[in-house]
Amino acid sequence: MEISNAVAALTSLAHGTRLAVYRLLVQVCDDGLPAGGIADALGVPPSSLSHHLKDLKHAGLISCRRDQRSLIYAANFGAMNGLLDFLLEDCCGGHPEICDPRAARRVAGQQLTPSE
Amino acid sequence: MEISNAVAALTSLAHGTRLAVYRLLVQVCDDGLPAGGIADALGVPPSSLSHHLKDLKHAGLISCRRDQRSLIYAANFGAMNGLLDFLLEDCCGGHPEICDPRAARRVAGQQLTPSE
DNA sequence: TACTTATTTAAACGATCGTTTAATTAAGTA
DNA sequence: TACTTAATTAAACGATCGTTTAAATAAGTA
Repeated sequence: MEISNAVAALTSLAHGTRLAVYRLLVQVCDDGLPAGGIADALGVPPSSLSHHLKDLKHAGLISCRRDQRSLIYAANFGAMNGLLDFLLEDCCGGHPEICDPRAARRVAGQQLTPSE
Repeated sequence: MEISNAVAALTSLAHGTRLAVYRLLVQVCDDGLPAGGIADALGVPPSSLSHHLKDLKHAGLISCRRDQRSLIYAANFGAMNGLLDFLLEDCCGGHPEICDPRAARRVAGQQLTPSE
């Protein structure tokens, strides 16, 4: 991951509405939610929400699929894993016995492998 | 954690220079680095760096101690743990077998306990 | 086609952020 | 005290971000 990608992801999460959207999508996992459902749940005007969804999507944190007239948004857990890997890279470098960042690096749907 | 605290932490990390500072401090762990050492390592003017350090400190992500004339900054891993807890709270709610966020919640110096 | 629902896009304006230069505080030394 | 090193603070200006209103696109239905 390039630092610019990480900054984009963090910038996207660094906003009250977008953070609430992301956490909501984390909670509903793969089912996702339609834009209108998110707007209702959070009390955000559709236009404003749409801008924020576009931002989160552009940062790679969420993705969407169409279902009839609705666009269903869902969290992209791989992006969060990549971000955590980047944030904690070489944590306490040279002293892995003090700080094992491995435990912090995998989220939803990805298993730690013995070789790691 | 309140959403405003999480936004403050994420906003603080959502900047090229501050993110580079944070990652550098993660890598040196508890030893920390003096402000001047960080400025040299990253090629950032002292005044600019000072503003960013103040921001990271205010967000709780780093702390500092004085050693002679130098101020030594170090990452505050507890803050990152709190942020990850908040981000992934109730991940895939109701389906813990699909997504066990526990593995993503603890960093440096904190052990998972059997009861969690 | 005309209508409705779902959502996005465009444009504009106010608010916030980030950098720089210059001045200041803090600590140690001659 | 005067000087040096380390770092912060103040002020200002340009750049970026976020919201709103209004218009437009997309999909389904009568």
